Amino acid sequence: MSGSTMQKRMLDAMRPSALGDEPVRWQQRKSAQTRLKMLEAAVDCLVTGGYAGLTTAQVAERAAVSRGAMHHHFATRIELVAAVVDHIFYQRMRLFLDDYLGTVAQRGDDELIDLATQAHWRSVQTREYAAYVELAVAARTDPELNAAFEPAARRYDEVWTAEMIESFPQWRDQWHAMKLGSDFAIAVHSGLLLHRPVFGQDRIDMVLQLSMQAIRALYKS
Amino acid sequence: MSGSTMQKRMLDAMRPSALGDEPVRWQQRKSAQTRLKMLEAAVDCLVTGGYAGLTTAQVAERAAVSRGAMHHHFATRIELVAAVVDHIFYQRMRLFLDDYLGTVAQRGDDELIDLATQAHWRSVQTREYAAYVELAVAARTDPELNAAFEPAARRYDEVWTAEMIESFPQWRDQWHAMKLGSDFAIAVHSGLLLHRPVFGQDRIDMVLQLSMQAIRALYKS
DNA sequence: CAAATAACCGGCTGATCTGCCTGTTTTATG
DNA sequence: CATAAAACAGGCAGATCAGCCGGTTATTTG
Repeated sequence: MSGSTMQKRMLDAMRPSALGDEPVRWQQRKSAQTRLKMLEAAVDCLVTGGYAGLTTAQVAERAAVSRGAMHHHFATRIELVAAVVDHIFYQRMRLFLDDYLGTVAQRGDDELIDLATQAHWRSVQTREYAAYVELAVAARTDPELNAAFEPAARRYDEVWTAEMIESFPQWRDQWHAMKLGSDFAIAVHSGLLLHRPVFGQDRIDMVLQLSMQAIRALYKS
Repeated sequence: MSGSTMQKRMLDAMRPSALGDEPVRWQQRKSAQTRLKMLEAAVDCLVTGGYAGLTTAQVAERAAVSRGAMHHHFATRIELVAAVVDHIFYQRMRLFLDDYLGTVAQRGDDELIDLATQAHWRSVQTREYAAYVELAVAARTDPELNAAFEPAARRYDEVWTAEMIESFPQWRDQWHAMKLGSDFAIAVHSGLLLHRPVFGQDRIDMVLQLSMQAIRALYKS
């Protein structure tokens, strides 16, 4: 299976419904462009000010659009937030695939698990993941946000799992172990991110090394 | 070394400065009581509404205290937040020690690492840890909060490390491995907490089991 | 007991955020 | 070319929050 088909399949599964087809009309293209500008501005807000800093005024200012245009595309704040949630999950998937498939193309096919794990660690250090953490934490105490977040998170998890089984046929008979390794890496990496300011780089690296050993041990048995 | 001295030593190191001595005057006792009531109300706010839900009005209402009294004890919001930070770290330490020392007293002394790891997993499922996560995440994007949070987090980490070396003399010569195991458990447990809504209990338990194996392996070598 | 001090009360102000509303410009359509 | 529709602009009202302040009650102290 080529990388590009894997990439296309996963991204299609996570693509926000608004980005279904390439628009041809000028207004539609302009509209989608403005929409994207506001979503990127919203991510900026999340990264620099957290979920509380994601205000309609801030987004409009960062995106350099009027509050009227803002209201035209997103009538309410929660409508914008829901679009941001989909956007973030889509970008997370896209960035990871770009990185992972890039490194796999350069290196051999024999150390795919290590490469995937390392790519995942890089992916949690992006601004998109920082925005994801803000949304994930805020969703725990904001029912409205959670109504948009949890379904998207589950869909992301399902696409991730299905693709893992599809992409590593050589381990299909032990996909339970593969899934466990993935869950394990996700937990360790996000936990390390949270404690990074206190742990510092050296202790982070030690934990990463220990985690990699535990993951490798999963596939030897 | 007895458990009670360990408990006293760690709690003293983390005790907020305001709680230095037992007050004797009735006003001072009343003042400390009101103060504590507000801090607990603030934790409630954090748990139910996140850092953004920690407003002076909400705290006053939940604590059944007038906004005037609020302002008398904490002139500004950030002053309250700083007190909450210290309170949370102190409570985290206290709750963990209560749990851990309780289980150690019942069980034998030969499986201390397992017991400590399990106690830590229980500790991250408390409302105090939920409040801690809110503060830790908000501190990443709020400089004022971070100015109060990061020093407290470092102090907590230092007390934790020092006590670990002190409490397990039998492994003193390999305290690097012990520290690594602790960091590892902290990262895995907090990461699992973040992804719990998506993972579900079964996958959580599998990752916990895998983590425990990795930690045990650290002490066998 | 009287003065001083600490704890407590609730209203006011300015800033900010959301949602809504009326126009204006630009593009599409018959 | 005229009409409709979409994209965009910015002001207004209601709600909320942080900080501040004058006044009240309870406790301590000499």
